Amino acid sequence: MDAFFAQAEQASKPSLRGKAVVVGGIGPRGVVATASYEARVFGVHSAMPTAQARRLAPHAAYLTPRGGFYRSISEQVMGLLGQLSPLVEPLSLDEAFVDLEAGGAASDSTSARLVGVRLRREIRAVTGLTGSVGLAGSKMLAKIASEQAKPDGLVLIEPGTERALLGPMSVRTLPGVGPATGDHLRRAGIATVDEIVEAGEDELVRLLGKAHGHGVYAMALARDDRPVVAEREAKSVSVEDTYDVDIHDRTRIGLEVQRLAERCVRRLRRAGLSGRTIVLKVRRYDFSTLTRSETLRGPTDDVAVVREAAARLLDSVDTTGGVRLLGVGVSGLADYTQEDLFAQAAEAADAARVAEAAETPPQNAGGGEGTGEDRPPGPERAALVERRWYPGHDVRHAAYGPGWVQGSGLGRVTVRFETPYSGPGRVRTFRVDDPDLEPAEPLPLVPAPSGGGGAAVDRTHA
DNA sequence: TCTGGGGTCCTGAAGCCC
DNA sequence: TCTGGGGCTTCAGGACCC
Repeated sequence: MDAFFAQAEQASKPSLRGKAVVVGGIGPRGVVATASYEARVFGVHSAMPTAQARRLAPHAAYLTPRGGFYRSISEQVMGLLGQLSPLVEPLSLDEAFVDLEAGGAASDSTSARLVGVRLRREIRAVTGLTGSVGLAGSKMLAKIASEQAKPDGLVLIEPGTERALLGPMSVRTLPGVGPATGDHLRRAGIATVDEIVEAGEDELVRLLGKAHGHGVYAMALARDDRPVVAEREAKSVSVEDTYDVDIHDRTRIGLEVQRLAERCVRRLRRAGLSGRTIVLKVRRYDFSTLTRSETLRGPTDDVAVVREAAARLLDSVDTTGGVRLLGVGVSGLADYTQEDLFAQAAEAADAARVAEAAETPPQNAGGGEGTGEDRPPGPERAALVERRWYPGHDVRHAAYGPGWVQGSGLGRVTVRFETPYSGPGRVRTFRVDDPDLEPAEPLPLVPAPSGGGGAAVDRTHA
């Protein structure tokens, strides 16, 4: 999809169409997730600190991401891709590789192009958004083609033309060459893909190490036989928070780690997983990052176990000077737990112990180890927290109908009343605790009756 | 006022076992 | 009994990606 989040916001908010829109973290330490093409003109791009973006484009609309909304659009697009082939490899919400050959959807350039054209039309019809398609014989080249196709286009790389196309491009074009590797190569006098080829494989391995060197050299020769892999299994689950202000208080740091551990386990359980290795991540005041990990004897999805491990790991970290970020993760994933194994062992023991025990109640009835579902966050918290209005999020007013939060502060919230199907709407301001105003679900970008639904976009590689 | 959040993969050091 | 080395695992950090 082209500038996915920003495009989705423009589609649902008529007053923002054709305007600079920046979606991302709004806080003092936020970064840009996506900038609309209108905002990019001012030099705003993803991963840029939002504060810097505000300096470059002070008049742009700054919105917080609506994850669920984007996800629903993404599902629609992925559904369309699934009709082309059983081999669809999502890279993110807005991007996926599709193996057209595996699906029998295309066998040569001509048929592939037709599929691409039709797909773009369908994405548009179902989601109301534009996506770009890159067609090529490998994942790397399809990706490059899709970059060239953006926005709202289709590019096909003809077999036999790959090397000539790649040669003059920057080394940064190649997957796996980021800022650090790019700098490294540049210092060695290598700036283009052609220069990688000239340097030779041995030199690349010397510069970048074995795995990376061989890999980058192969990519430079346009050799990429990585298969399209459907449904990858997750290897880790983690949550992290960056704080608006560094935390110094050790007690508070401990409490935050506990909270993160709970959130992480909730996610773990929702995915039906458990894990063996607990990881604590700490980013200090000076942005230096360290991780500490501990591997248990078996996988767990027990909040108490993860919480305790995280607390132990925190004990080994010096936080004087303050921390800006804390994170808790679990890796070494499995779909059973240590507790399951104990349960199995106990069952086996029971079975062997053919004897009596007719109706003895379980000893550890209070344990709550078993099938415990996701514990929702304390209800007391929901009740106490005052309502927060996030810029860009959907609301409904009893009298004025659906709209979205344009901004809030000083006890007021400003709402623009418009929908994806209306013209630009009017703005009104309310008190933040106005009982007539409430959060609402996003409206689909394409009206439901026509068989559509929400909206979605994805950059699609084939 | 720099620098999010969720991931993956690789490397190197260190410890352990054989 | 000592030493060396291969192979495996764990841990920490870094690079990269969207």
